[in-house]
Amino acid sequence: MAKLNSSLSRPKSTSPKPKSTLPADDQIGSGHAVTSYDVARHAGVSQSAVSRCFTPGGSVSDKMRARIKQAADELGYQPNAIARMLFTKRSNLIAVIVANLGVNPDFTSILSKHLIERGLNLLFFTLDQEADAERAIEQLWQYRVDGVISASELSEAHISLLRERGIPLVFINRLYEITGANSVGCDHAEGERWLIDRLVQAGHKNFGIVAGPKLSAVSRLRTHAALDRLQVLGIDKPAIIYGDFTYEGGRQAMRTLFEGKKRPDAVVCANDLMAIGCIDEAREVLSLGIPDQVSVVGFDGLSPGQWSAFSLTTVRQPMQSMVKAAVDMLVARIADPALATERRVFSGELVEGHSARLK
Amino acid sequence: MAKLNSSLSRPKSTSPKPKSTLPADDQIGSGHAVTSYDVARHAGVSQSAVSRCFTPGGSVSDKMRARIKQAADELGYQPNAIARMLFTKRSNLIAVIVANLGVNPDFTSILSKHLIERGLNLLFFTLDQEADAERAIEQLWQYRVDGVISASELSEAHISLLRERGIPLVFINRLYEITGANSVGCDHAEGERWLIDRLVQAGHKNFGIVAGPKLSAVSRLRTHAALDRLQVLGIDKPAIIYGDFTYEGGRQAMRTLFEGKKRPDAVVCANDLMAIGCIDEAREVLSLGIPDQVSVVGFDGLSPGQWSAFSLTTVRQPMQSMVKAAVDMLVARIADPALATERRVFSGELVEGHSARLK
DNA sequence: GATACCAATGCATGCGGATGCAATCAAGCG
DNA sequence: CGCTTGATTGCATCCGCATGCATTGGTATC
Repeated sequence: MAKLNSSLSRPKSTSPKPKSTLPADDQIGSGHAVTSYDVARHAGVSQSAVSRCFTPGGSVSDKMRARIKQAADELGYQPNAIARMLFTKRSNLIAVIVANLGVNPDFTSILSKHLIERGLNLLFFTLDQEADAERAIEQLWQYRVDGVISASELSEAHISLLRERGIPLVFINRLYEITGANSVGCDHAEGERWLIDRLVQAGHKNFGIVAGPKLSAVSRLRTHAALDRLQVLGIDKPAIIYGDFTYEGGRQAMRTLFEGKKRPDAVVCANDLMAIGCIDEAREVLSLGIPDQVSVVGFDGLSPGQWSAFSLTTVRQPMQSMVKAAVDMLVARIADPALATERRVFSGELVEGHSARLK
Repeated sequence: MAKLNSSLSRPKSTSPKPKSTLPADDQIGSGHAVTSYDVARHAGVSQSAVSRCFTPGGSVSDKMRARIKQAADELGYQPNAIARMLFTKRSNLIAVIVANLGVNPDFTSILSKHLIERGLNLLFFTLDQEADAERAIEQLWQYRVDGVISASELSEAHISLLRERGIPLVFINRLYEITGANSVGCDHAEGERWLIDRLVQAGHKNFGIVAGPKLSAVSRLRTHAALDRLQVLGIDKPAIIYGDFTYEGGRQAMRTLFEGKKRPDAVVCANDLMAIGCIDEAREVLSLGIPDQVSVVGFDGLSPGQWSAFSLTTVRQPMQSMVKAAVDMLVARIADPALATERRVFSGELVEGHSARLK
């Protein structure tokens, strides 16, 4: 027992007062956080035993495990993840970066759920301006996150930096041709072709396109696909308005489209939010019947779009699958950083609402 | 110089090979994370100098600071927050707990912004079931978060636990009469009275109430306030339907309300999402004009409610102010844990949309 | 010019847990 | 019954940084 006790004061080289450094066993929970040493003393075992007891795969006998668990419960001990991280260099933290706008609101909670299932925690960063990216990268490095999931664009410099530092990175709906920039996404082009095909089949001839911001890659993919398809089908080059992915932006775009002399009979929006804006503007201000006088389609599968007020025809992105895939990819790369950069593309699902005349 | 070099190998008791333990100065960035020791060696100073250089208020001369900064830049050094936390016992991490439903979608990003301003980071937890709360509490303790902001209910046991452990806690829109359960909220009762008063003034006589889940405190506050006010104004006791705060729940509630013989001329919903559901159901299925045949009001100030398709009459919660106040309170309590438990209540803002006949 | 004083710097140590290694113990085996 | 073997357990050490303390050098004071 003497041996045990001596082993429990941290191995200090010179300890002039050998007893008083150890707080009495009974004064527990009084502010001072419970450490594995406290548990060890309480259970009459070594600190390493306690550590092993809380480490998956640790070599501990059942008897000892029971004893330690009990002592731990009595003291309310929880291992200090910070200290563990310092040694193991694994934080179980995943940085999640989202830009402020245009994100599916469910995204975060879906992601959170998938990460929890894997025993990972979510360090959350919102990007507003470019400077925020700088800060986020800095912070996530300081916290030694195990990986990054980004639903926002990052500069190539930042991507390279993460790669150099060995932090796996998966993008959601952003495509980069850079080593290390893994991604999952929706097949925007395919979905857009579906929409265009159906609209053209139904006899629409004059198209208007409401794109997203010129810099948005997602917008470009969707818009280009739509334009290409229209060209293939021999439809006149449509008018293009650049919006900002917001409801208000959609309304403005609609207004602008109908200022021209050639009024469209089909409006193709780069996302649902703008499509909803278009519908509202059409009904409220332009007094146009949807879909009788003009068809409106979006892209995303946002839940408000499916409310009967809009019943939006759109392409739903398989968010669940995408997020799950992203987490899978990330976890795989945390386990084996040598895995090649990969892109996974999921087909969307055509949602035939009543906002477009499809026959 | 010899003195310096010797000080830079960690003070190991027995170091048989004094040179080879120090990686050469030139092999940088090769996987091995850069530490303050690396920077120190590169700059020819002690590790503590490096540490002081990166610690606000550290005593370092300008010359040395410059030299160290340069060395740090050259090596790409970033202090390891993990190690720092271990020593300082401050993680700069704030746990944010949100329940899955009924949260204002902007909430997270607003919160994120305010935390960033304070140099804090956001550890995110989504609660689905009761078991998730258990896990969240466990995790946030393990990560030694500095504080907790919860937009979800927590059990009294959990609240007490956090208090015992000295982790400040602020609720958003949840009220508890428990020491340590600080909260910011909206004055639900006041807002609800505004709505009722206006509706009654406009001559509404038959009210229907669409409440939230029976267990929801927010729903209770809003619903009770509405009922009380109706009673005060001498209006007949309205029918009450319990919904689940969702769009679909609102539609069902509306359907149920209009199955009865006494059809309401005003429907008061415990949140905007259900109010939107009511409106859609009224228009699509019940063929009722809003607000001509029935008035619908909500509560929250959700942005979709303000789309012209709904133009919801509602009370907008001052989310920005609330979140800012929550962060302020939390930060204050991190600085001084002895501060008394506090509740801050903000008035909402009446939004007079077109979903209700107000005169 | 000697003493007092302050700023800058280095040294040693600790934060709490994980793990290589050695020591121990028990069971198994011939 | 002695030795081998494997499973437990304890010991010492390290993870990377922050800080109390001692030391140094330089400046101010009279």
